[in-house]
Amino acid sequence: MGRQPCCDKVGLKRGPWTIEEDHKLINFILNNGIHCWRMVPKLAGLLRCGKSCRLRWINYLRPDLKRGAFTEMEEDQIIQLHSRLGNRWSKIASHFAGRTDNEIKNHWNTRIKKRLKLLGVDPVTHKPTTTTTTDQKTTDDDDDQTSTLESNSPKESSSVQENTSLEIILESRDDDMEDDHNNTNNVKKDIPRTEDKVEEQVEELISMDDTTDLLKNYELMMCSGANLEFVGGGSWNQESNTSTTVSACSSSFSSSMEEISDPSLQQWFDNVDSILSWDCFNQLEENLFQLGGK
DNA sequence: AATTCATGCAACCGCATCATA
DNA sequence: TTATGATGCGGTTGCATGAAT
Repeated sequence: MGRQPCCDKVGLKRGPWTIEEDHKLINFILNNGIHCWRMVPKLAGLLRCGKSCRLRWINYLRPDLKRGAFTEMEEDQIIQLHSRLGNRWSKIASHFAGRTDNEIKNHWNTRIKKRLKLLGVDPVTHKPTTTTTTDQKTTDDDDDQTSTLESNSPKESSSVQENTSLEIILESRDDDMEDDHNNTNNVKKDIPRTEDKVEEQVEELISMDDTTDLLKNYELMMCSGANLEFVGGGSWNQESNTSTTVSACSSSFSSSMEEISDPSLQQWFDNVDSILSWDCFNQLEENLFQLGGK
């Protein structure tokens, strides 16, 4: 027998999340961590599918989210990674601390694609597009008229510098990048992704950078947050739960609070505060650090 | 000022893969 | 081993907002 279904979708709420819902989800995860998304909405008192809760947490509420505009350096890195990995957004996102696959995907579709087209680069193949009209169909059906036409627009002159940097990026790719690229773009559906495992392992090793540290810190925080409760009225209380597990977590919490990349934690509070305008999260910060000092 | 259009982003959907009974 | 559910991922949609007319 298999497991129970994720959720019956009858009576579940959809659409944008309310502040109260965010509040419940954050409160629940801080108290309990993440074990089974299927149970999260039930236990947190949310009329949402577990999948929806997961998405909301990962894309919006996670404490290690960076948010804010992408820097040019980040954009260049995305382009470079995309040329190697194709539309494997989660893989690309794994190279960026605090960026989600959804965020990168959106940014690619709304900004970078256009930027590349302006520069005369096909965003799919990462090869220069021919300046004359081409019978080669660009894979972008909706606005493929922009790539060749706009490359002659006045904007072109202003993008010379950008173009140069892009060329450097593209030229810096390995010689075998083209094969690599052809694979990644063509295999997307045809070849099982497990065949890329070796490459992925290498990628993972390479990406064992501050992202990893951040996540480790975050795990510590999630663990340590097990005895926090949002009690409403703009304050967070520490529960009197002193079970072994929680105590263990708390001890690691105390010792790790200073290690927990303060900037990331601080950033989360700042972000959530700015996003939700919750005065209570300012209190949370204070309480967290009070706990850390105990 | 009102309307239309374009853009960006959060959220949903469906599929693939992994995990479990 | 097989069937089924959970999770993760990428593609797509729909809404909110700002710009243009």
